[in-house]
Amino acid sequence: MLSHKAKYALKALLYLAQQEETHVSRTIEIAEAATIPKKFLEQILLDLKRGHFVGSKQGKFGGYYLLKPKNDITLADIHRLFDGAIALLPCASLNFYERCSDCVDESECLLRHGLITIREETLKAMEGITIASLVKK
Amino acid sequence: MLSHKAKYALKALLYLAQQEETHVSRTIEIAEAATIPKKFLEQILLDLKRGHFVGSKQGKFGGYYLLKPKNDITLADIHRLFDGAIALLPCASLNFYERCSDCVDESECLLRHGLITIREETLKAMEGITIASLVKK
DNA sequence: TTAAACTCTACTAATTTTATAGAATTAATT
DNA sequence: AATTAATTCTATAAAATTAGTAGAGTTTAA
Repeated sequence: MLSHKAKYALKALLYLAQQEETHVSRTIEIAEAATIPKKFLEQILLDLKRGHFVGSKQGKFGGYYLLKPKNDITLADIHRLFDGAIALLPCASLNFYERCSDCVDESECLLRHGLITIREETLKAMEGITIASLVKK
Repeated sequence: MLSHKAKYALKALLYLAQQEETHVSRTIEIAEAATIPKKFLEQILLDLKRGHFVGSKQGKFGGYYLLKPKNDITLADIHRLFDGAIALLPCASLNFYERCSDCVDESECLLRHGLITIREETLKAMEGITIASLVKK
C-alpha cells in the first residue's frame, strides 16, 4: 500500500497538473483543494522539489509548479521517492537492492526469482501510469 | 514490500512443499532449515493454519504439513493473509475496500482509476506465482 | 519595512512490526 | 500413570515507522 505521503504527493501533483502552465500554486491552496494537512504537505512538496518533480518560487506570491512534463512523472517515480522499492523484497529490487539478513545463499533462494518476475511486471504497469494519464482520466 | 512475516511464511511453505507428502515437519525443523526465529514462526504457522494453508498434528511427533495443493497457494494469498490488500490504496482494493479518509468524492478521484489498473495487473502477476511454481524454480 | 510565502530542524504521538516469554493443551511412548 | 515432545494461546516488550505538529529562519514583492 502507498503511504499517506505518497498519496498526498500524487494528489498534489495532480492538482498542479490541472493548473495553467504559468500559474504557481501556494501550499495552502493545494492543501485545501486536495484536503491534505498543510504542514505535512510542506514537507512533501520539499521532497518533490528535491526529486526535481516540482519547482518553487520563494517569497511573496511564491509557490510551486510542475518542473517535469506531466507524462514524465510516473507512479513508479513517486513510489520510489516516498515509499522506496517497488519489489516485494530488497533482494529483488533494482534501485534499492540489499541482501536479506536471513538469506544463506541468494543464488539458491527459491523466492527471489518469482519476486523478480513480479517486480518486472508491476514496474512496467506503474511506469505506464503518469500524471498525464491520470489527469486525462 | 513484504513484511518479514509474509516472507517467513513463504519460506516455511516452500520448505513444507519440498518434503515428502506423508512427512510432518516440526516447527524447530522448519525454523532451522529456513533461518526463521522459532517463536516467531510458531505464530506464523498458526496464522497459516487458520488460513487453511497448512494442517497440524498435535502432541509428540506432531508438526505441520501442507493442506492445499502446491499450485493452489499463490503469492497473492499469502500477501493478503499477512500484509493485507494488494492494491496501493484501500479504495482500489477488492478484498480490503475502504474509503480514503481524505476523499471528498470517490467518483471524482483521478487517482483511483489508475490504481485499480495497477491492482488488476499486479494481482494477475501475483496469482501466477504459486508455491509449486517457486519450487520448480 | 511589512506581508506572505517557502525552507529547515526538531520533536511527538500513535501505530505497526518483530519478536519473546511462559503457561496450557495434546498425544505418543514407556 | 508418568514422561516427553510437540502444538496452542495470551500477554508483553522493544524497535522502527508513520503521520503529523511546532516554530524559527529565509526569501521576495510591494
